[in-house]
Amino acid sequence: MAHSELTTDLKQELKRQIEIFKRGTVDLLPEDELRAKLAGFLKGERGPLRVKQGFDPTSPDIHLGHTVGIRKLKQFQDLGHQVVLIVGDYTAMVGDPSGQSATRPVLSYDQIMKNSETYQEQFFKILDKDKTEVLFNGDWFKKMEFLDIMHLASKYTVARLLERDDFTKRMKAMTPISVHELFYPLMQAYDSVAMKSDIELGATEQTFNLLAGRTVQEAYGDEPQCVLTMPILVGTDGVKKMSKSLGNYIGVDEAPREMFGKAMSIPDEQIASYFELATEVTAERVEEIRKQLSQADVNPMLLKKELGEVIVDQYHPEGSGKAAREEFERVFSKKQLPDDMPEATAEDLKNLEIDPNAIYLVHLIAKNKMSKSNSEARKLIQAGSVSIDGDKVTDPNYEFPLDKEMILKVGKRRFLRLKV
RNA sequence: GGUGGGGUUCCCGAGUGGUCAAAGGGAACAGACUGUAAAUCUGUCGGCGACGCCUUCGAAGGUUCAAAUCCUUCCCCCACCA
Repeated sequence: MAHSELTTDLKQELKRQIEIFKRGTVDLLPEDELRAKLAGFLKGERGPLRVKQGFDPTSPDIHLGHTVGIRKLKQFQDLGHQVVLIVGDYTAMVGDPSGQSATRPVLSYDQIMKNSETYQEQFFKILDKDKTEVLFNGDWFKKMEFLDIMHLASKYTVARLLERDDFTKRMKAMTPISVHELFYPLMQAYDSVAMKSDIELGATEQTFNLLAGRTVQEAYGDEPQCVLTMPILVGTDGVKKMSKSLGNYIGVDEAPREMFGKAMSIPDEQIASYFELATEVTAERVEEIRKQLSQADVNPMLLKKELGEVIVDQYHPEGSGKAAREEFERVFSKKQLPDDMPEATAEDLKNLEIDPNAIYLVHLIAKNKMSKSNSEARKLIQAGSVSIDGDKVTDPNYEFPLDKEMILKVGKRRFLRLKV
């Protein structure tokens, strides 16, 4: 291959792109290889970079944790590179052991396919659909024969598989590791072979799997991919990685009100990190926010409200963020009523086997799903968290007729408008 | 295959015949406070129209006035040995 020199213009472009690639990431390895690939593209000696990221559709929704990588992919896309999403329909059935302290439950294929549909819809809230290649890794794994699998397995050693942290920890903790889990990194690595990856993105905990891709690509005679790792977004609990199963996530498909509320529930220390990883605000603005947060006279709440607004606006029509904020302030700060709430008419109550002339409050709450059980409803009443038209009710045996429109409030967030 | 250890309520984890709906921690929910669904403190935390009753401690049987605790069989996990 002839190695023509880059012109000054191209050198600048190379530098610019590498800078964008690296912004907000943890590691780019090996950087010189990526430079070489990118230089090849800029000189027209090869096509755009094939940028890979895989997602296992293990739950129906993607959340802000996923978007950290997707946002980075978008940047690649905007620079003219080819983004390739790998939907891990097969890998989902194995379950990624990364960061797991136990074997994941195995999902049914049907469930996985359903999930992958909603995944795709949600991806394209950020990525440009027309410029994105979507591949299912079942397409190649389905065709493999046992010997092919053995061939793949021979490219990697047990020692290397076991040396990864997750397995080491599980061995020490004496929690089981199934043989199929050892295959996970090999499968992910083989994806890179199958779709000819130039660079693969993943969270830092993915480093092992990403690097396995390099080894396996080389074993198959291909140029190894580069690896770009992203920081892990902490969940709304402020401690653990954001994940659906931990319930500490903000889903991209959630209603503005929920999104905003969840954003407000993150610990103050996570504000800057959320701005950096989960929003499009500039690096300069993130720096500014960091500074403001370190000042004693700045109320973190205001920045958090800004965060909530920005996040909501990213996934909903213009102005939704502002509306969600106003709603939040009305309901929580001023303790007023939300602008809309679920309703129940006398007819609805009858359908729930509640007599509108003698409503037993405990049943009203439980049957309208405002509590998990009658017992819980009873306890909430006794705890003083239930009110009707603003008047606290503490008698667990309270009964009343539906003679006018009234508003039931349970806790801070659950409302029900009762209509005659 | 052998030997030893283990499976407890959403999670982690105490409990070895009655005083156990089961310590403690976490999560969750609520209350107070607050400029926040942050933080902090407090309470609740199987179900039931409820000072009582019903269902839970891997599964199924059994012993006993009484079992998470004892016995039998089975299922699953871990370690070491092979």
